[in-house]
Amino acid sequence: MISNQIKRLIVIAGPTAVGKTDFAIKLAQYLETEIISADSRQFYKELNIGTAKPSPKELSLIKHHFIGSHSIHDYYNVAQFETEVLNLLDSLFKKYNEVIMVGGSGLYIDAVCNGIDELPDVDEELRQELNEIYEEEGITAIQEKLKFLDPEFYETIDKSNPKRIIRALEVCIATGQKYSEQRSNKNKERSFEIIKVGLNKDREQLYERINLRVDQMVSSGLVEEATGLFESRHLNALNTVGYKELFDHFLGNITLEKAIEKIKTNSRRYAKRQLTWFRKNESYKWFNPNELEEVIDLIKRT
RNA sequence: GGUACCAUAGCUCAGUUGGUAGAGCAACGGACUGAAAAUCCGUGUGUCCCUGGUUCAAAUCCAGGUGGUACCA
Repeated sequence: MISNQIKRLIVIAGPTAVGKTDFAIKLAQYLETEIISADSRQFYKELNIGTAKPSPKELSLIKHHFIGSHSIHDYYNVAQFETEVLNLLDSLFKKYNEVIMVGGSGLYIDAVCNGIDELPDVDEELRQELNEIYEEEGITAIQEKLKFLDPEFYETIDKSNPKRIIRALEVCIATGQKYSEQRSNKNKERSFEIIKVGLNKDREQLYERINLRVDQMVSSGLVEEATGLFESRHLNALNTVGYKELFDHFLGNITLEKAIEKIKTNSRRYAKRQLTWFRKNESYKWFNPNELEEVIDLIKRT
């Protein structure tokens, strides 16, 4: 009976600190289902306070996936996430008609919803080589390389963004083909339907919540957590708001007070970037986090 | 109560011999397919405290008021 029904993925997205975790748990309780986290920092088992992971109590209420599922020492990327989530959904949809995916990492959500092109993973050595060229010879050096290897892509790319340029170069060099020719610009077919819910609040209220939450993180021991991770600060997983500012303080560059202030500022900016990402996607229906009933209505009607 | 100094963007402040204003931070808008809490691009948002005066023209000079700070009583 259950297996004949249409399967649906309910995506809950929105800026940091808007109240996604709590909302998703309530919705999961109503739908009697499980939650997949789409948060590129909550994957890491070593990061807890600074990533605002659901609490042990919250985790005991509803089964969560991709919370603390990986280590900061392991390489991880969006494509792996897409594969792992699709596999997981296969099994979850055998038990449930609806599954919830909640998170703030737009790229990761899109990879699950629309798919991502099959391109080679990063070759660490090649990336390092290109980074060295960038650091030693400047952005012009890598711009010129890309202009030569993939002029079409070079024309459309953000030319002052070194990470974009280096990624495109990696693909061109690793495959011997142009990056632009390997991108399909097509969404992959999914065997399930997707309902996208965006959560947002008044900007002023959101910022108050962000500021308050940072203070709470500090009282819960964020500084101590960061101290324990100081030796790992070079890892990509720790290029993260809440940690990098404290590392800067440990290095003696800024006061603790200043570091905390910067965590707040950087969190606000992160929230803004998240909103930019989600807003341009017209398939999101927007709600205030206190509108659980309205979202349930939407799910029933759709 | 008296004297001095100050009042310009959300904040801290610049502003020349009078020609309706600009820096840092904050903020705002955007881009983004294997680093994405990353990375990158763009944008001054103003009753120059108020009222009156001088002047072709006032943030700027003058008078008064209001608010603040310091010192003296």
